[in-house]
Amino acid sequence: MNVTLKDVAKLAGVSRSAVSRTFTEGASVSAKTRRKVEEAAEVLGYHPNALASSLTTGRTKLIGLISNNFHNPIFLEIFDLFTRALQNRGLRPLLINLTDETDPANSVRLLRQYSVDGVIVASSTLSPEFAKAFRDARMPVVHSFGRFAERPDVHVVGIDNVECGRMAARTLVARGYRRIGFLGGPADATSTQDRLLGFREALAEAPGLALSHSFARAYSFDAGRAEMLRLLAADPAEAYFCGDDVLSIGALSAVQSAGLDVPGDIGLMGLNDMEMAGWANIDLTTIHQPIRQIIDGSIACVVAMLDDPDRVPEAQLFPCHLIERGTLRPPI
Amino acid sequence: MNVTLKDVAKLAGVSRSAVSRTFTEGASVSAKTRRKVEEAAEVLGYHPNALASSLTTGRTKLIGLISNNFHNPIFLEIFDLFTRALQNRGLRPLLINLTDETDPANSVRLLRQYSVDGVIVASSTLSPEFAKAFRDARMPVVHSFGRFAERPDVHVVGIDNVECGRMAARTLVARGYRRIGFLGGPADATSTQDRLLGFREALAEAPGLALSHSFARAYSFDAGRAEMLRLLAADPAEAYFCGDDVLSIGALSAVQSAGLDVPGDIGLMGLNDMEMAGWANIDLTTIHQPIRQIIDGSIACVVAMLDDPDRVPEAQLFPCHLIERGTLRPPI
DNA sequence: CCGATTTTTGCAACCGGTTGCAAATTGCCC
DNA sequence: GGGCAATTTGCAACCGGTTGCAAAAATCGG
Repeated sequence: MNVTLKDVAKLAGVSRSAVSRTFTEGASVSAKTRRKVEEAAEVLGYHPNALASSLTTGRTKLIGLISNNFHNPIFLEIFDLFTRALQNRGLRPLLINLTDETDPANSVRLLRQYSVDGVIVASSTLSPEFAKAFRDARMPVVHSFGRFAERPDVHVVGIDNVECGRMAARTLVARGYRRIGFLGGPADATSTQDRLLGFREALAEAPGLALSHSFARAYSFDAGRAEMLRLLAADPAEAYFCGDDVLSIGALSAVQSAGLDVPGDIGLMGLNDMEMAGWANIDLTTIHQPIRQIIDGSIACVVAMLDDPDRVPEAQLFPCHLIERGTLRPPI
Repeated sequence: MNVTLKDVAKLAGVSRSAVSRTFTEGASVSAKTRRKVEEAAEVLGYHPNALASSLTTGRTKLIGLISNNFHNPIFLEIFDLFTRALQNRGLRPLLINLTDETDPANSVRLLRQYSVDGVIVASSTLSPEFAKAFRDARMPVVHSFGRFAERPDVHVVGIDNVECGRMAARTLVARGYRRIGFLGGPADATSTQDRLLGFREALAEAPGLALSHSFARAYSFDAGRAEMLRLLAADPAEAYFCGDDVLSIGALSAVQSAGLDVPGDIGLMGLNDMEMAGWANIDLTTIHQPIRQIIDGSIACVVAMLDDPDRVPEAQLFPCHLIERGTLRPPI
């Protein structure tokens, strides 16, 4: 049904190898046969079958892109950047939606079946062990937005969540807030744990502060709103560092629903600096996470591993910085 | 390097065919050999190579998922539903990000090279001709959120945008608005054109109304905000039907920035009913687009075409309904 | 236990490409 | 034009599976 190598070879009057060679970079073909082949291919509308060739070359140019957060708008930005950057390098994203699944076994099997060249785990909530399962299956893998470690089991590209926690704490202290809250993402997410660690550490340096903390059940609007409503019912802090922007926006809506003002009554800050954080009716003060750099770094890393699969894994961190908008009172 | 059929066959002491057969549904193998093979496979950690088998079966179980809107949060919901529904059917989404590209040639070539079993074009802005290019290349294709036609060139699953325009017009009239605006998406998007058509048609029935219309340059927050700021500078209407929810939210922010109240000073309504429309600080009155049904319908359609590629294309439309929230004044 | 049927099995060809190798061709220089 | 090296070419085997077909084995009825 489809036009194959053989058809082109016949029409061009050459061997199948000749056709194959004209379509593979750096193979030895004379200008004359190349022209004949290209002509015939043009006539027949021939395009090489990428999967058939992968059988012998061992390269599919498929990259497994795994994520488990389809309810956080920043992931749309992340998918956008990932898919475009992969496409620019001639790689194809095979998307896996991991909602409600924490066992890597299925994903490993699936991506092995499709002989992907590499795997990108894009998630700040999945454990390092999840990513490690791909390495154990001998696939090149990068954990984007993953947890930092001195000697990680797999390549990690992301931010220093502990340092972000510190930065948030210092920011709130500098604004004169004394009763300070940490409204984290899910308690079992590595990012939440690390941020809380740094947050506590930096607050411990300053005397006379009251720190409270609690966790939303997910990185989502609803979870942030629900948790903030709960906090408001008791004795809320003066300002909260929220697990991320979408949680902040949920919290913001809760505060406004309660008839309180941000930042007049309660200060809020987030983390990510997603597009929406800059929207005029949100105007969230937040810590910018350089997702473009993280994604470019992740792809560079996975590409490098294609040639050298045994590169020793390391963590690559990019610096974050504060974006001042309107949800905290000004520095004193 | 990887464990193959041959390895399993050798260990199990059977032919390669026997191994192949134990892993293909409905093939004839005795219980005894099946057991032997499964044992050997278990020991070696064998999993069949999906791409190699696709070579003979002609089925890859890959589905090309094409989209061009990575700045509209509803597409995150759409990707979530698509990927999960595809996974549930054992299909794998190969994602193509079409940002800034309107020529289908590249996508067609790419998806042919990967022998995808089918293609889903998920976009309300791409033209029917775009989707048709896949059909011309003899691939099963469904245009989700595409334009209705009596006898379309490809299967279309979506909503009746003309009827949505009518519904919006009737809603605004019923609220007593007299000076009514249409703040559409990009003027060249088929969805925009159809909605305006229905909107005008329904308003033409009611006498004494003033209708104005303009277009945002994209379905995005910034575009909606910019366009509404422009409108506010002159002589704005009493209420606007916006191209979609994210445009509405941009418009909402513009109105609020101008110190005006919604719905007190200006009424707004959207279309889609994305998650965010229900957020407490947005609370957008909007027309619900049944994306889950559209997506399930699209996948059912593409699956049906796998068996019968020559099914005559038709448009499948799902009804929309109004979701009343807080951005329009109550009916009079 | 026999012969007829049904089920299971292995052989071999094939899917659409790639690639090592040896033979054929080309180009170059004298 | 001849000799030699460099380039190009086709053959054939292979990548990891599937499948039609005929032979072998199992099942069944009598």
